[in-house]
Amino acid sequence: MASTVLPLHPSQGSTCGKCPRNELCYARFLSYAKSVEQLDFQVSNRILHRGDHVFYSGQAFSALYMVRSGHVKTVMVTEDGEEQITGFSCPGDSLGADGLASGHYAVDAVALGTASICTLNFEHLLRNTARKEELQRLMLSMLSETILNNEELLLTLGKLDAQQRMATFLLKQSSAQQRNGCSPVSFTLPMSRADIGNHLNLAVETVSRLLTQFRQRGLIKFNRNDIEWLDIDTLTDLTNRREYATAAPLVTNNFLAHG
Amino acid sequence: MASTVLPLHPSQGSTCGKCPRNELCYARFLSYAKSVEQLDFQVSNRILHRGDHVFYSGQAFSALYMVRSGHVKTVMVTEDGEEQITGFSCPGDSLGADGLASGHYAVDAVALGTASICTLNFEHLLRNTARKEELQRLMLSMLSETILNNEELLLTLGKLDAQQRMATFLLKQSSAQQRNGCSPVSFTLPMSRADIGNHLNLAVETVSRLLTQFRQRGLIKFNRNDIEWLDIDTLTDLTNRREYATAAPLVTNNFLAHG
DNA sequence: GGAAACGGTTGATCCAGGTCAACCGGGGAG
DNA sequence: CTCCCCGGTTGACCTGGATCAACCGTTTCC
Repeated sequence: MASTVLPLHPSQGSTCGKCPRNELCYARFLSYAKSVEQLDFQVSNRILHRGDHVFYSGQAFSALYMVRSGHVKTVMVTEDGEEQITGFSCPGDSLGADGLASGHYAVDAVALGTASICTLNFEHLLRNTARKEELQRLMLSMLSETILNNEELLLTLGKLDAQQRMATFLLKQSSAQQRNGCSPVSFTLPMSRADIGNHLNLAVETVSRLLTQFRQRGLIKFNRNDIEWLDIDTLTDLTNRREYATAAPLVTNNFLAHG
Repeated sequence: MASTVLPLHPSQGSTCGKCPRNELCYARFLSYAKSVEQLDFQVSNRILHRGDHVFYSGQAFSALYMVRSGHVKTVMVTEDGEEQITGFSCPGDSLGADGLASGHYAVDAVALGTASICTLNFEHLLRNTARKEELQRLMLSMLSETILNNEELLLTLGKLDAQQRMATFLLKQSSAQQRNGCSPVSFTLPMSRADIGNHLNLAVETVSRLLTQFRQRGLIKFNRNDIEWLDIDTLTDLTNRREYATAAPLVTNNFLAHG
């Protein structure tokens, strides 16, 4: 569990103003502030590697976290040790809000690979006097986004079948990449098939079959976890519940018949 | 859509100090404030009836809401009109936080029966100067609770089978009743079988069968939606993943054989 | 009062996706 | 270099719960 604290200048605020990723981190919140500088507050940063924990389930709440680079999964665990991945976080996403009310984090947050994580000490945030209202709105907005994400996931898991979930997932990864300034049709999936399956409530085998199916249909190209191309339009069609099965050549069944 | 605004005394804060349910509303947040009076702020109240909306999906965000009495369901809708109930709210629960980040509510909030709903104007909340920090913590805590609830629901839906979900749901309703000062073993389910099924990702028929099964096993007594008795201990056992099928007489299959 | 609509229950059947099993290829350790 | 392990893929089979269908009691509305 490697941890590095970047040099800070407490009296001058944090290093956020100079962070090369600050637009990613704050882009969605800038409507609440005139400039990034107004949001400066004490922040420390550390580098994690694959499997390292940002925080543990049950650990005392002390800070909110932002992903500066890399990817993180949040995992909730049942009494008997069964794991459920409640979300994947990418640069600009916040972590840890679920621990605020109870005083203890409710999930494990685990790095999927090398990741840079910013720690926002919660008491510092609350006591920050400059631009207090902007900060307040920022925090509320961060939590609100988390709520929205979870509700959308509930909708996805509740109303979509395996194929639709997989298409939805790929598109979500794609737009996350795009938001971070990368290509939306060429990127690397940071998580394993098992993680995807766990997150989408599907067996690993189903995930694998669907990816293969999508490839055979020409909707994606990939090698291992490297997505090389992705037919966003058709995948978007797939995420909508069918019924109009005539309109698009979905060929739900026996699509392999004349492969 | 009946709506009543209770008399307010803006200059003196709201009516919360005199609200007979304020303990329910704030009990979980009192660690953040010395007394309920410190949390007073402008609040209006209205009475809704079965099917009335607290707010609509897509409607511009302007306020957070608290359930003073009655019950509310939050429903997210897919593009093609499919509905997913993301949660049920009872007295003391907050509503509307998912609209804060985007500026538009993401779900429909619909009264399950007659309900009294308090409206907390968001800009008023932010501009409230007395006890600003307590209010800030209160709001963050409210949002954090919502996040936690959704994550627990994701775990329930992702890792538990139909029977376990149903047991979990009944216990959750039971403890919600208890929290509101009512009997945890004798209460009325405010929602239909269809709503329960939608919420738990189960067919109505499955919900009905499981309730009947529980009754036949002597775990609950009910008539229509009136729960008259509920074996909390055994139901709690049921919520845990089995495997130790020998320890408890779960009799998962053919339990009807010698009924 | 009758009928129609609605919520709930129960039985019979079906299927999407889980489970089990075999296999494959790459990468790390010795 | 070889071996082993792990993540991924593919095939065959199985099952939990959905779907379809019939029916019943209540409520609501002519």
